[in-house]
Amino acid sequence: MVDAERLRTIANWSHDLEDEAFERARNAVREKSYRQGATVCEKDRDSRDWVGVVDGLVKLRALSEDGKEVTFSGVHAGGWFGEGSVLKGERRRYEVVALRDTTVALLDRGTFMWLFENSAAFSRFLVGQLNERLGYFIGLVENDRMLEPTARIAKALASMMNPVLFPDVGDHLKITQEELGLIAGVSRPIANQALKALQGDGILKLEYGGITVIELATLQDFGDIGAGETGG
DNA sequence: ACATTAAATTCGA
DNA sequence: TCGAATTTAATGT
Repeated sequence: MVDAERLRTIANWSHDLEDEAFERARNAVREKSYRQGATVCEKDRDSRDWVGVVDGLVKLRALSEDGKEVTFSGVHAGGWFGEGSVLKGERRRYEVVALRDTTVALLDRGTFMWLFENSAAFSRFLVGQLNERLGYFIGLVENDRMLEPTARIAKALASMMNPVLFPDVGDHLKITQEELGLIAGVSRPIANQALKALQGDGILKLEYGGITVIELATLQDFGDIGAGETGG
């Protein structure tokens, strides 16, 4: 359990909760820290928790049956994930790995379902979250076909700048080129080249240990154009 | 893989 | 507590 101020800090969705819902959430949430490289959630196990990243960075990766692995998302501070598995009560279909030392918040399935069924505010939040998630996965299908590193980097970056999934994200992201490479599935030197190209187009600005996005819309379009041209 | 540069840390005053 | 020196981490090629 955490105190009220802490819950507001780590869980953006708690802001409009009714009093009872807020109290239940406050009592149920616990925090846990992981070292860089540690597995936060194993595939096929414990999807009884909904997970929020308080601090740090994790990547979600799916392992298909033929052993091929696909990283499909990077989640940084402010992002919550796993609502799909929790709602359906099924096993997690992906594993979660910390890319740097990370603290997560966990909300157990029982409390999650109670909030879903009894709190209008929470349900509203969830609908928005699931809608964004759906849009993201539709984009992911296109992303699969575009192998150009620049487009992959653009897509990975754009997904991490989503203001619905990451409420407090501004135009700046604290992430190294190596971490971004791990999420996009390219080597660090390739990530570096792709980022330089995007910077050259004036879409973003590179900094030491971080990136400032100048044209988010253009960044998102980058993926769409790449997918459209390769199709057919 | 290597050279360069930025940041974090240590150390001495 | 300040700043220079050293070490570590990130970037660029």
